[in-house]
Amino acid sequence: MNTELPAALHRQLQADSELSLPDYDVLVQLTDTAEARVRVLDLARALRWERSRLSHHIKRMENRGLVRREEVPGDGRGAFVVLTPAGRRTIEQAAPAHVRAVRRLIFDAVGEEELAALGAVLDKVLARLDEGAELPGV
Amino acid sequence: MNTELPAALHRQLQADSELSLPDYDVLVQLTDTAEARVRVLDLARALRWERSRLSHHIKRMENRGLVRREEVPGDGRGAFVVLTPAGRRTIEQAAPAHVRAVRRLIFDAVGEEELAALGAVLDKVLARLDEGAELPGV
DNA sequence: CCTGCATAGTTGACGTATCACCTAATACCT
DNA sequence: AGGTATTAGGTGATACGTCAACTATGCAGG
Repeated sequence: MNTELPAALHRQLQADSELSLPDYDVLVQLTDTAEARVRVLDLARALRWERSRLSHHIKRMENRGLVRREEVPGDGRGAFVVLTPAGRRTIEQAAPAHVRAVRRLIFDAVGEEELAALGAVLDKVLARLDEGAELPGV
Repeated sequence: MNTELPAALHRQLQADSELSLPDYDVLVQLTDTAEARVRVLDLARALRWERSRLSHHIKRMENRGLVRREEVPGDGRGAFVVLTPAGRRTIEQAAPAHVRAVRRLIFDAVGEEELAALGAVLDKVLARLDEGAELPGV
C-alpha cells in the first residue's frame, strides 16, 4: 500500500494538473503560511525531507515557474521559497480533485474508529524509527 | 511512515550488505521458488512491479552479478531470471539482520491485535485502489 | 582582528521509478 | 499460408531521492 496509494494519487494529480505528488506537498506548505514565503530549512522540516532533496526539487519547480527563491534580509546564507502567482493558480486548480481522490481512496473506505487505530499503529512505528535512528547495529 | 520505514530498512541493508531494499525483494522472490528461476512476468506480478521497472532493475542486478537472464526453451520471447551463486550468498548473508530490523521496527512495536487491525485497514484501501484502477475521473 | 567551527543551502554523481514507445515472437483467424 | 492482433520483454528520456562533498556566511573565543 505504501507504494500503490501514492502512485494512484500521483497519477490522478498528473492527469488533472501538471503537478506531481511532491510538487503538491510543497505547494500546500507554501499556501499554509501567511506570506506564502518559507525558509528552506523550515520547509524541509515541515515536509520531513532532506535539505538536499528539497533543494533539488525547488530548482525543478523554479524552472517551471511555480515558486521562486528570494534572499533573506538578515542572513546572507538563507533563502526563502516563495509561491508565485502561477504556482498559486496551479494548486488552487488542482486541489479539489486531489482532495476528492484522497477521500475516495481512504476516508470512504476506512471508517473513523479504524482510522484512529491506524493512527495509533503508525505513531508507534514512527516512535520506534525515531528512537532507533542509529539503526545499523540492529 | 510510508517513506521513513522503507528508508530506515534501506539504510540498514546498505550498511550490512551491498543490497538495496528492491534488490532484497527481488532476491527473496527468487529464493522462494524451487529452481531459483522465474519468468520475468511472474516476477513482476509477485513483486507488484511494472515490467519496465523490473527490466531496468534486473539489468542493474545483472551487472553486479546477482542474477542473470536465461532463455526460455518453449517461448522465444520470454526470459527467465536466475539467481547466481553470488546472489544466493549475498541474500543469505543479508537476510538475518534485515529480518531482525523488521521485527524490531514493526513487530516489537505493534502487538498482535493491532497488527490485525492494521491489516484490515490496508486491505480495504487496497481493494479501493483495485476497484478504482481507472482513477483519473475521481 | 582572526582562527576555527557551526549553519544554510547547493551541487554532482548515481541509483531508482515511470512513461511512452519499440522489437520480436506467438496466436488467431480466414 | 498470410495478415493481424496479442504477448513478452526491453529501451531512452526524464523525474525523483540519497549521499558525500562543497561554498559561503555567521559567530564565538582568544
